[in-house]
Amino acid sequence: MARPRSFDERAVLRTARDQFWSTGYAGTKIDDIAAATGLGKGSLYGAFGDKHALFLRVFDDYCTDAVDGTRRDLAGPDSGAYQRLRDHVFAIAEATGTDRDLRGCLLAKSTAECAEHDEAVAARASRAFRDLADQLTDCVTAAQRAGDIAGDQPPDRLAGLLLAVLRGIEALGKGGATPAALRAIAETALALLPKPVMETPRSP
Amino acid sequence: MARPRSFDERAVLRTARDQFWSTGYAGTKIDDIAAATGLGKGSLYGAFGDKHALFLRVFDDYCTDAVDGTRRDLAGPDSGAYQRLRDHVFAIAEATGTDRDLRGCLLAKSTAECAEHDEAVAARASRAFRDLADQLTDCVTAAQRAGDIAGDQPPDRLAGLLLAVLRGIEALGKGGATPAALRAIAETALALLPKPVMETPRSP
DNA sequence: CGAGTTCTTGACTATCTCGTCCAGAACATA
DNA sequence: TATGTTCTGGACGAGATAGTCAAGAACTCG
Repeated sequence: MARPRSFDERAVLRTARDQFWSTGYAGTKIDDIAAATGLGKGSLYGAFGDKHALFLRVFDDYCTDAVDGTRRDLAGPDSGAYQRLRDHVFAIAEATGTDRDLRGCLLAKSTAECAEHDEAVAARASRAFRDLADQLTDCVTAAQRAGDIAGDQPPDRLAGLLLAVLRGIEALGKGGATPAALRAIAETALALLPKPVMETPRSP
Repeated sequence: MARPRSFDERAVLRTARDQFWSTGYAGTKIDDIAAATGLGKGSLYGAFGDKHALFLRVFDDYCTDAVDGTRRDLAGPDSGAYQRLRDHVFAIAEATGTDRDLRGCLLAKSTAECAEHDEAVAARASRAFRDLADQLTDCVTAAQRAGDIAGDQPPDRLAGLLLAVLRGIEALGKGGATPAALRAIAETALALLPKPVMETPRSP
C-alpha cells in the first residue's frame, strides 16, 4: 500500500554499529553513516529517528548479541562446564589480543564514553553486565557440581572475579597489551580457581 | 620584560582535565574549557596549543599522577608488601564503587575513546599500563620474598592478573556495579592469591 | 490504470565549533 | 615615565553538523 524500504534494516544497523564502534558516539557524524550505508539522511531519520535513538538501537543490539554469544559459549551440561569456561576465557583473550586495530568492545567503549551522562546507555550496559555475570555464575555452579571447581567459594563470587578479569583483559587490550600478555592473564586466572581436593582412590 | 600570565597553569590544566574527563575528547568543546577556566580562547591557544595538544598534556599529567599514586601505595619494605597490595586493591574498589557520577578513570576512558585513532594517546596509555604492571610486579615479588604470597607463580603473572582485575573493577564500576559487588571482586581476587604452605612449628 | 501512501534524495537552515587575529592591557626594564 | 614585550578577551571567519523539508519515486490495492 506504499513504497517499500529499499534497504535491509539489519545491514544498515550493522554499518551504523561499525561507525559508532570505530569513532564513538560523539565522534560519529550522521553524514558518515549516511555515506557508509549509501542512504540519504531523510531515510535514516525516517527509519531510526535521531542520532541518539539510532545509537541506542545499535547499542541494544550489540549488547543482546554479546550476551547471546556468551550464553552459547557457556551453556551445556555440567560435565563440560569447566572446559567451556576455560575456552570462553581464552577465546576472549585471543580475540582481544588479535584485534590489531584496537577497536575493542563496543559495550566497554560506550559505557566509558556515555554512561555518565546518558541514562539509557547506563541502564542497558548495567543489564548486559548483570546478564554476563549471571551466565558466568551458572557455568561456575555447573563446574562446581561436576567437581571441576572446588565448592569452597560461592559461585557468584568466582563469576564476579572472572567477569572483572574478562573486562580487564579487554581494557588492557585497548591499552596495547600483547596477545601473549593477555593469554597469560587468562591462564593465571584459570590456574588460581580453587581446585577440588584430589579424590584419592580407596583401597578395599 | 613582558606581561605575565594571569592564571595558574596547573589550575587551568586541572579544570581542563575535569572537562575532558567528564565529556570525553570529542565531546569537549574548547569553549567549555574557556568558560570553565574563565580564560579567553586566545590565552588557551597561546599557552597550550590546539585542542589535541592540550588534551595530550592533560592526559600525560593524569597518567603520571596515576602511576605515581600507585607507586606511593605500593612502595615500601618487603614485610608490609602484601598488606599494601591488599589496601591498594581495596582502595581502588572502594573509590570506584563510591564514584557515584560514574566518572571512572580518565586513563581507561581516553584509551577506550582514542587509542584506536590517536597514536600519541595509545603510546602514552601503553606506557602507563606497563608502569602499573611493573609496580604491581615489584610489590608481588616483595610479598613473595616476605613469605606472604607463595612463590609457585611468577610474580609478573600474578601482577598481570591483578592489573586486569583492577581494570575490570574500573570497567564494571562504570557499568553500574554496586560498591558491594566491587568489594567482593577485590576480596575474591586476594583470597585466590596462592598462600605459602603454612610453616608447621617443629617439635624437637 | 489511477489513487493513495510511504520512501528517497539531497538541498537547506540554523547552530555549533575550531582556530585566528587584533586592539588594548599589564608588566619589566632602563 | 617611556618603551618594548607578552598576555588577554572576544569578535570573527570558515567549515562542519544535526535535523528538516519538499518534490518526486516506487509500490499496493481497488
